[in-house]
Amino acid sequence: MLQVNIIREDPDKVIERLSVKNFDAKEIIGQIIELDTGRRATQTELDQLLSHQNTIAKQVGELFKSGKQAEANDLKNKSIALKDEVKKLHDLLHKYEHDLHQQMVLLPNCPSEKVPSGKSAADNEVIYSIDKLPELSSEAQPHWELASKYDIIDFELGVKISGAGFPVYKGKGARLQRALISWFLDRAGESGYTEVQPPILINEASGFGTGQLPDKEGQMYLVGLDNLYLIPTAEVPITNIFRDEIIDAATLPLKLTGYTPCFRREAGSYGKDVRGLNRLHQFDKVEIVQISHPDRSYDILEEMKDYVVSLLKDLNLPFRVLKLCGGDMSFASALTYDMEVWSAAQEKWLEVSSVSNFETFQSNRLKLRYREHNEKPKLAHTLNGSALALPRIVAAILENNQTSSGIQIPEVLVPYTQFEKID
RNA sequence: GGUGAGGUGCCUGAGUGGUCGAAAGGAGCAGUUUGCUAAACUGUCGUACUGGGAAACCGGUACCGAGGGUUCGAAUCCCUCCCUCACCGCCA
Repeated sequence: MLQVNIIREDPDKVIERLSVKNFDAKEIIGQIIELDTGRRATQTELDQLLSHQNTIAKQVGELFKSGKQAEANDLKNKSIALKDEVKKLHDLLHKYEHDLHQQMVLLPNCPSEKVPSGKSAADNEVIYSIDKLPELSSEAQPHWELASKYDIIDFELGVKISGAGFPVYKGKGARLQRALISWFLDRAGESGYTEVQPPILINEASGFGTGQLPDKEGQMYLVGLDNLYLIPTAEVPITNIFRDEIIDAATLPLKLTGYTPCFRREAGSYGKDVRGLNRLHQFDKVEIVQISHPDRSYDILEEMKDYVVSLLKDLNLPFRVLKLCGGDMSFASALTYDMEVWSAAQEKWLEVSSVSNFETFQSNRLKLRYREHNEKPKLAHTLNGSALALPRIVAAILENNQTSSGIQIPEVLVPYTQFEKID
């Protein structure tokens, strides 16, 4: 959520920024300013009235104490006469606040100045890509065929147990999952991230804090009986650790990592894009999160991007890095890098990581602040990224590392898998 | 699921309907002092909205889980909801 005072100070700037996300904010900003003006006027008026009432109440008390009943009663009646007006203003103020909030929640985050303009994924800026795409032999197979050939992932079995999009990993497939998770966590730990294991069911307040609610409840599974949501990403529980906190600036940045399964309803998706591991309802992911001082957040974003890149390099996978254009960015992000690996058999890029700076968009919802010396608390910046999402990494490993004698496991993973080849 | 207790500031923890934004202690910050580590003493120390001011700052209002109500006046009384804890039952 944007801060109202920023809109108040320079509405045209906000409109201009949001246009980069192809969001026409002109009308809604107009309404917001109107509501904000009304809210403040009402508050001032109400405060004066309450102040008056408070004064009377004090006087009444003193008059009673000194036994001046008649005068006390006169004053009492005066206060009673103000009650209706107070109630009216009180209700009006609430209405302003409520309406203002309704509008504020609809506004996406302003993209940073560095964001290229553009309408769709086609306009994203490729800031790095491998020199040449690997070429596979003509017998090369897509990962879903390899998965069944070596009996390491069973999609049909998952359908039986749960439904489409819930694969069962078996044998060396399961072992590879566990190896990747362990290796990702170990690497994050070496880079200064503290490992956490958060809940994977979250309440409404947490969903609101990171921006999933109220807008995107359709993308999350709801455990209705208890009104809890299954997390779509570890970003939600991990960032919410700091909801309603005031953090000592000296301890920033805070760096956390965690592995969780992630659940996405992905309603309406179908076709070859969801074939195999491309898109699942349940998948594993290791997430990295940082809480940063505003002055440092863009340096940190670069650092996080470079960290993810280093993982992909170590895995020896063909990848590229995109800076997302305004039209392809998420609601809450101010700047996002996407990392994509090349799916050799499908001949397309698969997103395996998205690293974003949310600036104060989430922290304003979370009331996540930091304090410098003895100054007033200010909103911190939040950042997160996948490091990494497993299924598409597995798909890329299977496809790119296939040989006539089996799937070659990347060297860095061998200590974790305890085998070098899937055959 | 049953029963009971409780939700107060960064933390612990007092609080009789008016003088409580809230005792006390701790932490934090600033200072004084002892030759260092440390201790002692003094002071300071909530958040949000809002009016004024260039600013330091000054004023108003709200907030003692959330929302209503009673009252001239509510942390304190009443109602509803949410949450936490303890014990029992069940269970990994």
